[in-house]
Amino acid sequence: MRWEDLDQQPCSLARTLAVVGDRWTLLILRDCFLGVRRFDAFEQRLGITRHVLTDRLKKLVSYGVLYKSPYQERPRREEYRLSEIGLELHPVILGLVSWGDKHMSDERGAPIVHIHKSCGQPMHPITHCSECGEAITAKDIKLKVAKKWQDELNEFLPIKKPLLKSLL
Amino acid sequence: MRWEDLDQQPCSLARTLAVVGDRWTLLILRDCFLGVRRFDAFEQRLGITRHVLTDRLKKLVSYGVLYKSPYQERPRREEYRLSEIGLELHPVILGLVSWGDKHMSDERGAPIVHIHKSCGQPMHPITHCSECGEAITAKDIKLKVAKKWQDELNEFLPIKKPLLKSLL
DNA sequence: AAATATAGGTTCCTTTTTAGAACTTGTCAA
DNA sequence: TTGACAAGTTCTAAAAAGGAACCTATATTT
Repeated sequence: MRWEDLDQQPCSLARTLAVVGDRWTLLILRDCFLGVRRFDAFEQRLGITRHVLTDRLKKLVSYGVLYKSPYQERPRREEYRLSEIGLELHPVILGLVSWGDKHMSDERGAPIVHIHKSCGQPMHPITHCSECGEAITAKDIKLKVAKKWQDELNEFLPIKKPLLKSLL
Repeated sequence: MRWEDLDQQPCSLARTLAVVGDRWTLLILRDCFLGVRRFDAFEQRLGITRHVLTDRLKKLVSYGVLYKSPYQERPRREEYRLSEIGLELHPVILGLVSWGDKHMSDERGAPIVHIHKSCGQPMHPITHCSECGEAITAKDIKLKVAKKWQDELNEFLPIKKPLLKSLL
């Protein structure tokens, strides 16, 4: 499978990875959520090569995750900002950070604390069901192939019966 | 910044990316959550080269995300299964899938539907605050640098005052 | 007994990506 | 006139990934 084919796969995860599926892209997005907006700021903070930074920013803009906003004319300068679509990646970033806080940090714990403005507490994210509001884990979910996708999925990514049952 | 340095960065996101920060690793984990366990099954479903698959499985085992479990002696064969730590990546996978369902799919919608076993409904994940239980978005969170990390963060990844305020 | 199949790799060589440094462009300030 | 700044582009070298063939231990088929 090639990079270019990823966003055509019959799988939403693969298609999302076509946009954010490399480490630089996710680190760029982390910085976006920290308020970083300018080419040279990304470059200095990340230690990324200009070549790759240009490429990733272009890709993020082309998928509508970031948009360019002029902050100066003559010479024209533009900064990169999170769109609404980009802001919706926040749960993903938060999930990755939270996992790292728990499983990858040393005795000092989380480097950055997330404060929930409305309750004022340091929080970590909990995933809930959109329908009943209950908190969920992997074991509370079963999967079903959507009818409209059945043929395509069976051809390219067949999924056996037991599905998530086999995790338990 | 090198791959090898990532898991030493003063940032939980960077450290998590040291484990899952490339597209193949996340696709392997997707298949794990679908119940795939064996080397050749991963290979066939993903179209990944054996070389890379070997490398990624080794890395996931070394970080404790997967563990090897013998399913046959003579010849000894082992399968790869999600550990408790690996299962805790479910919110991340679910977040990526949900974003793709919403922003990357065609008119047919989501290829795979997630059913919440206890309420029986097709669901998508909502991120809630662990402390007060309210649903949150990017704009409901502000960030604070943990005291113990202040010096290290200021040296390597200085964070300006406005933080998330600037997203709004 | 010999040939073939299977699972899970490893080796070798080629192509693609990334790193690292230097160069470019338009404008302003000293 | 020279230098600085932001946001790139271009060049070469190094690292990673792709692709195909080979390896090992055992079981099955001919």
